[in-house]
Amino acid sequence: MTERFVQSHLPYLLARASHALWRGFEPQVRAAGLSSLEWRVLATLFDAEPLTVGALALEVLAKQPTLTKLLDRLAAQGWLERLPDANDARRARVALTPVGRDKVAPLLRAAEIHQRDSLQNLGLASADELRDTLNRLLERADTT
Amino acid sequence: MTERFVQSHLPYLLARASHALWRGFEPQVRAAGLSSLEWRVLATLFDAEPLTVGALALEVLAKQPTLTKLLDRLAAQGWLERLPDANDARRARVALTPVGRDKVAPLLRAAEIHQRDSLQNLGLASADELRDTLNRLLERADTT
DNA sequence: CCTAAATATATGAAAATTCATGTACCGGAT
DNA sequence: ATCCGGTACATGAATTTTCATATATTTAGG
Repeated sequence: MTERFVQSHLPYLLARASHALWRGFEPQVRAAGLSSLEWRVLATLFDAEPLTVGALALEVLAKQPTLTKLLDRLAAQGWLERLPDANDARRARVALTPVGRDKVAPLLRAAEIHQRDSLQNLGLASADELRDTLNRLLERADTT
Repeated sequence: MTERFVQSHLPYLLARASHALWRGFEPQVRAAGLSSLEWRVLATLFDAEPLTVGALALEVLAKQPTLTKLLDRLAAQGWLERLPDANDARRARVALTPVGRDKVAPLLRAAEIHQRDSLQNLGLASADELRDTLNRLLERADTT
């Protein structure tokens, strides 16, 4: 039996796996009125130093102009703000507001619970190992 | 040291890993004048029976109306066509044209080469193992 | 059969994304 | 100090995606 492209091509396979897990959690994010990118942005900012727009775009896998406009919308909701950078007036430092933190905090807890539940379908050993493999892959890819 | 959300949350981690690998291959796809979704559609059709629009949407992780319009564009380029389904007049069977096959074939070869190259950065054992884990994860997720 | 609910795809208006480019600022060389 | 190439973010127009819904067809029940 010949293996199909979609089963052997890693970027695709990873995207499908991501999507499969996401499907189960998405309803809770949508219920909170957030898109998947908005969720990634807020979740990323939750436990990070205030990030520049460019750095944030890289983290959340978005193009810079896409992110700029999304930040406008999230700022209009009062969930985040752009702070001036001390050393460089071109940069903006994006940070959650207290309201924004309150908005994401319950979702982060829900995400953790959902993940625990999902992973019972695999066996925890392979889940930890999977995370390790992926983090290793990312380190390599970032420096290449 | 507390682990950041983006490093522990699997759907996100998988998306980032997918993106990291994709980044290296994307230029070749763009050079061929294709978007990432167009590439997934053509690559999926290459070694599949003619698929219905709905089934294809699931495979390529797109919403159905998104795919309908994308298929219109790809069909206008002469790369694929909608064939009538023998048993159900509501369905369309989407298949590559010979021109479409010629269009993707070199990209599929390039993808394989790119993947081989990328994986040298990890060690082949963990790559096979990674694929297996992901395929297992997908089987589970699809039936849950 | 005939109707009603369900399914598959298409469509139109609204929203988000993207590309190309603009503006503001930084840093080094003269 | 000034110019100049490069960097960071914003913006406008064009494209793509999305949501809600329409259309066409099938299926199940009475």
